[in-house]
Amino acid sequence: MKDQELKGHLDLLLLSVVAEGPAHGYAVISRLRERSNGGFDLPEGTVYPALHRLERAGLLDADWTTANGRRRKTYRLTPAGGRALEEKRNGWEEFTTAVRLVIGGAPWPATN
Amino acid sequence: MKDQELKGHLDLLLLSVVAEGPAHGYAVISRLRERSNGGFDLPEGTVYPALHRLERAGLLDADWTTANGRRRKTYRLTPAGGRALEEKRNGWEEFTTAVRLVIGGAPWPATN
DNA sequence: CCTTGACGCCTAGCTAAACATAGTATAGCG
DNA sequence: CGCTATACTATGTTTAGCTAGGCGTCAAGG
Repeated sequence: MKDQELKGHLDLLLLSVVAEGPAHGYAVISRLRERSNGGFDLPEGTVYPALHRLERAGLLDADWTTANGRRRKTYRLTPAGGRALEEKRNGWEEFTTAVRLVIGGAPWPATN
Repeated sequence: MKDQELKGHLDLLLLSVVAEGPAHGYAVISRLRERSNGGFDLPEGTVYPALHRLERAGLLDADWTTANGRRRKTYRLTPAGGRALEEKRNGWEEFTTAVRLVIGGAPWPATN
């Protein structure tokens, strides 16, 4: 997926992944990689700050647990997070629809 | 489309619109608005610098004309621009596929 | 006549957000 | 003991869209 630009869509991905079930940051990264068949292999420096942002925004909440001597911060979707997820999915649909309208209206290079 | 994040996808839209036929900046904005049914109503400060960037990158080239006493800079797709468009369309498909895999895997709020 | 609004172009600077980098720490394997 | 995987954090840097302003033409309305 090269230097894929997912700006503005990362929150949707993170909320979706956490909606699957509570997860800590590292697990979020793994799930994202698995679900997307390797398409999204996001660096920690991208995911952790984003999770903090979502937590501060009240869309996620978290608690600390310890497993195998390793402390983990497990995130859970809040009700507000659920609503936000729904909105972001709608926004995603609108966005992709609009893009398809634009790129679909142009002749395809192969068709020229 | 609110504060829609189209970061990283703007070039695809612009190249698509210019691929429809040569257009000057203002017309690009109008076309984008029309094709997307108002979904994309981009400010000039977004579009003009982006067109300059694409021109510098050799994906578009332009010439000045005058119509009704108004000067316009008309952009045209270069061969490299055509290839770039094709690549970006493929990139878009991969990207949306990956996103769908991720968000499709999560339970929908309405389904919970 | 003169303001308003559509047309048509431009750029300096702000900002948000993804990313790079580096540091901390445990567990387990060779 | 070094290395990798796990797991989190803080502090940059960069990119790219947007804000906000400026310049100029032309037609229509008050």
